[in-house]
Amino acid sequence: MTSRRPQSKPVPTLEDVAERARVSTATVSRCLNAPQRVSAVTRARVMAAVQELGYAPNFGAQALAARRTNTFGAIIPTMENAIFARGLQAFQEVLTDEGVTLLVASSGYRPAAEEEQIRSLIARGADALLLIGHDRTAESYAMLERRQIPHVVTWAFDPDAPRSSIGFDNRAAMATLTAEVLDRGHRRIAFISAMTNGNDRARLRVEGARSALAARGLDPAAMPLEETEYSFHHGAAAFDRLMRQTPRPTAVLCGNDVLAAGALRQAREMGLDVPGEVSITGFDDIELCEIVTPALTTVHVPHREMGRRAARLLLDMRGGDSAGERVRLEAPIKWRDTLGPAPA
Amino acid sequence: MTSRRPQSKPVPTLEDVAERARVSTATVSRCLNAPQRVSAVTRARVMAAVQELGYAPNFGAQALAARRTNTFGAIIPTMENAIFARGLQAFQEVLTDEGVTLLVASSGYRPAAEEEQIRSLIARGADALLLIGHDRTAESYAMLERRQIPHVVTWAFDPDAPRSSIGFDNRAAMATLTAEVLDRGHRRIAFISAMTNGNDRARLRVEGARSALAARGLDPAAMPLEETEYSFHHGAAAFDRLMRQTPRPTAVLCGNDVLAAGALRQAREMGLDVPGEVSITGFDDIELCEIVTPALTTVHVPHREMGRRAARLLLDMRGGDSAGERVRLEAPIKWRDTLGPAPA
DNA sequence: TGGAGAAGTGTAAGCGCTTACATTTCATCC
DNA sequence: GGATGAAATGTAAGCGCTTACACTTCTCCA
Repeated sequence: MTSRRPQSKPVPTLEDVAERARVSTATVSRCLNAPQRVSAVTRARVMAAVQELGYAPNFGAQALAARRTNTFGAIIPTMENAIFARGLQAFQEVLTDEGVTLLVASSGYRPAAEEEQIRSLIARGADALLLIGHDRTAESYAMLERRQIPHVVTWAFDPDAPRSSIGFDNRAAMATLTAEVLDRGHRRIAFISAMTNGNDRARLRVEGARSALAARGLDPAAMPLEETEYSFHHGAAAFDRLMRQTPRPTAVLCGNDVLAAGALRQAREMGLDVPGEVSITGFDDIELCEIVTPALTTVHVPHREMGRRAARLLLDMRGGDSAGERVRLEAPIKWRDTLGPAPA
Repeated sequence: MTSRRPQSKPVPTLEDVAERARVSTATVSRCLNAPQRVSAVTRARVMAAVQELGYAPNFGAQALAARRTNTFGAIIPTMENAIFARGLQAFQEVLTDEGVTLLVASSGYRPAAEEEQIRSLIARGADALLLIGHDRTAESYAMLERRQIPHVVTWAFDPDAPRSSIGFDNRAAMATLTAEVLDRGHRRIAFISAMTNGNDRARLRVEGARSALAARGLDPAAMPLEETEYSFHHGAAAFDRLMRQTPRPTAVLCGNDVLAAGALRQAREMGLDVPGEVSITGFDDIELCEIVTPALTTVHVPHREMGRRAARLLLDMRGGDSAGERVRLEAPIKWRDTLGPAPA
């Protein structure tokens, strides 16, 4: 699968501009990159030629010659859901202010695909990379190391991981929420999780719930667990399966808000009162939480702050002003209306 | 804002690999791009060197020398909402199958920013571009023309526009929906629109509603119109303003589902029964429609088909197998529960 | 066994830019 | 008016790759 750009209207090059403006290519280059170093008259002539020809620099050639791209990359698991959107938006805002272009790729939660994307972004000269979570192939990290590409892991915090990250403790957050659920008298607690394979956030959230159960002397292995794909409908289906069990769970913890919204919908479908007959909780605190009825009690993830700080950190690392750092942000419970006391 | 890659661990080049494998750079290049043209023993040696060095080709240099990138670009107005996600996903799936990488940029609904993104993607050597809607600067189109970059406009269909597009008729779809609303006896109809500046889809949807009113002898200018930003909360606020009017509208048409979800929420807040006291409709048919209560009656946009077909068209255009085409997809009404008869 | 053709490999010329360094131009001052 | 240095501009050497073309080995058959 290769192709050539049609040759009919040749793309103008620096040389074409130079010729038309009757200057050298060096002068044109300076006009574009350091205008103050060129006299006003020459500059005007060059700019006119640029306009007339519709010249735009060839990025590859530019990167090759200048060894810099002013481009950062971000690889997110999916664009389908809004989870990463807000954080990425904040990330991009900071970069735009600094004149850096952001390239976004999505891996579909597949580590192999992600490795390929990392390779591709590095080859494209990305100066730095934003990553989600710690789970990825060893080769991915090896590439990053070899090339010395500044990178930061977000949406997760692991003090033991040997790399920069700006995130929150998924396990602790879910443990805290679970403890609150237990405090309200619930004992039959079930969990709907996203696929945990290659997804440390999902895995840690499950672990968090289990550890909270264990801390109260309950058997973590007895907690019914549905692991399912990331969608509203899958969440509903999983909830349905869970509620067919006897005895029925009185609280269903969900690994993320989308699954929780699905569960909520299914509860309504089944005529179950939330939180009267069954409590449901989410994780992420995306806009969706306020849209559903009743509004979803969830764990608030500091999306925007995470995005902003990741951008600044990467900018500093690129500039040599930072060797990287590890920041643990808070992910507090966001109280709304879907968690109530266990039914009598 | 410039920087250099730290020089401590120099990035391996083709030449380093060649040296290590004791062959010429040409052979290494062939190993990577046309393995069958190299003997098995040599290939093994080269591949081993590639591994050991962690070599990855420099994209810029490659593009420069080969004049091809196998990269398509897409510029969407926003990533914040899910409207474009599904279509883009389908687009990407087709491209991935064909070995093409997708670069996504978002313009924040600002034509100037979009022009910049187009320039950037072209400079990066994008072989083809996916665009949303027809509204953009003349310079944007001029660049595309000059460089002969295959491009296709989606999410809109305009038979008169001089370019390829795969979309649907925003105006006609909204007119059809409005006619249905009128058929149910509604006469006091209001509209909540997204900002129409630089957004032809939004503008055409408003026009569609007005034309349906005019077709029934009603005064289109009398229709209350709230133009607001694209968010759930803005939708709620706009609905609130609309409902303070006397007499109150009995139906509120929304330019998209997110605004409609906001309206719906505000209606609940105000204790208004939907669709008993007021009907609300959306546009786009994103997942959200089934999440809200009651489920939203809306216009179904064929996201995935649009994405898939756009990908195929662009692939064909790049390969010279197509000079482009104009396809009008259907955008039928999706009946759910928020549109009812006008209250007596 | 020699020679033709295929297969494998090397040589070197760019691709379009940036930038160190060399050169020219020009204002300024004595 | 000529010397002086700053400002403006030009020259040319790469950046890391692909590929046309040339060259060297094989293979195989008459």
